[in-house]
Amino acid sequence: MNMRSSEAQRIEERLGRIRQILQSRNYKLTPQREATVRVLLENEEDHLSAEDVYLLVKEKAPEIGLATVYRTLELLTDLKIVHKMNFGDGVTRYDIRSEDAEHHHHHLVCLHCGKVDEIMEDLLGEVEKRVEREWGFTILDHRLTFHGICHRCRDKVNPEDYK
Amino acid sequence: MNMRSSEAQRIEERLGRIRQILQSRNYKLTPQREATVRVLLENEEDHLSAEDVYLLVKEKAPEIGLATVYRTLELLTDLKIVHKMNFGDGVTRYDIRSEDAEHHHHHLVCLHCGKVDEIMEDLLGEVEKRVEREWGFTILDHRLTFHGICHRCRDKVNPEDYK
DNA sequence: CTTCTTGCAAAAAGTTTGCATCAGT
DNA sequence: ACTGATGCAAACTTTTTGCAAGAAG
Repeated sequence: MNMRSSEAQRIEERLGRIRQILQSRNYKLTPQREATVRVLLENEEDHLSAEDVYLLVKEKAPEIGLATVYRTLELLTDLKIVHKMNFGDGVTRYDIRSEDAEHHHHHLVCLHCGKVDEIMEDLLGEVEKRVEREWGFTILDHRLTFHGICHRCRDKVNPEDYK
Repeated sequence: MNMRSSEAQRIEERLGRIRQILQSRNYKLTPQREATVRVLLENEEDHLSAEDVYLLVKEKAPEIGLATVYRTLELLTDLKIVHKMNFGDGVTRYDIRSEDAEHHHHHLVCLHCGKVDEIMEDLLGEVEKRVEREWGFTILDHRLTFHGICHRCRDKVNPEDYK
């Protein structure tokens, strides 16, 4: 994998900060946990299932068990380091959170190729204000996913077939 | 349950139209399927899991099997009569679709009491236009869920505890 | 030592499938 | 009789848990 050094460096920095979060809560960044976090950082763009993470971690640390991956992902979720999400296939997917707490993101799920793209911009500012005001609901988080046909598949398929 | 006759009548009407959809595709509205659809119509406001549906159907038709409920829900999903959705707990939930195809709805999941409220208004018109234009994505469906504290629980809890 | 963490295997939870049987043409 | 639909049980998938053993202060 061709990774620019600035990219590798960025990963080390984030790993360091994550180590600190764990330590400040009296958790250790064990080799298994470190390998898991590295996989998540190296695949920030993707939305990996627990099984995906397990297989990738196994390449670096073959002795790890699936249960440990689950336990680690749960721990990281509790610490708000990763996001747990569902796209409607029966699998839970995990995503390392951006460090910028306000940096919401949304998903574009292509029904043809299955790829999931992200929108890193927050599109919901106005909508949230309305919901808080008109429904009396205090918003702590949101999930916005569009299902449709991505720009890559646009010319290949007829959207009607996916309705 | 105190149900106004207009409500009961509305259910019969919708059931009739659903029967027609099934028949036009050569499926039968068997007693089991009818009981399942009735449960969904009578609980339109809720978001029932397969198990929930099963237990409710059992009250009317005790001989039904869980597998039949799953098969019926899958059939209804294929026919776009129900919506299949996930809120992040490990359970798939089902929701009968409004007959008005344009009638989108969104969800408000309360992290304190667990209740899921619906917003029947479409809040995403403008947002969708932007996504189609700026990301070249053809939108066929969307899922918008807010997680937070509902108006009923607002005074009972501190939202910070759920961050 | 004491506490946290791990791997393994077993269990649990949710869903799907195979198959013999049943119901409605 | 033929076809589709059902009930039951078994299989399968994903996730969680119990527990004895291991690592780290």
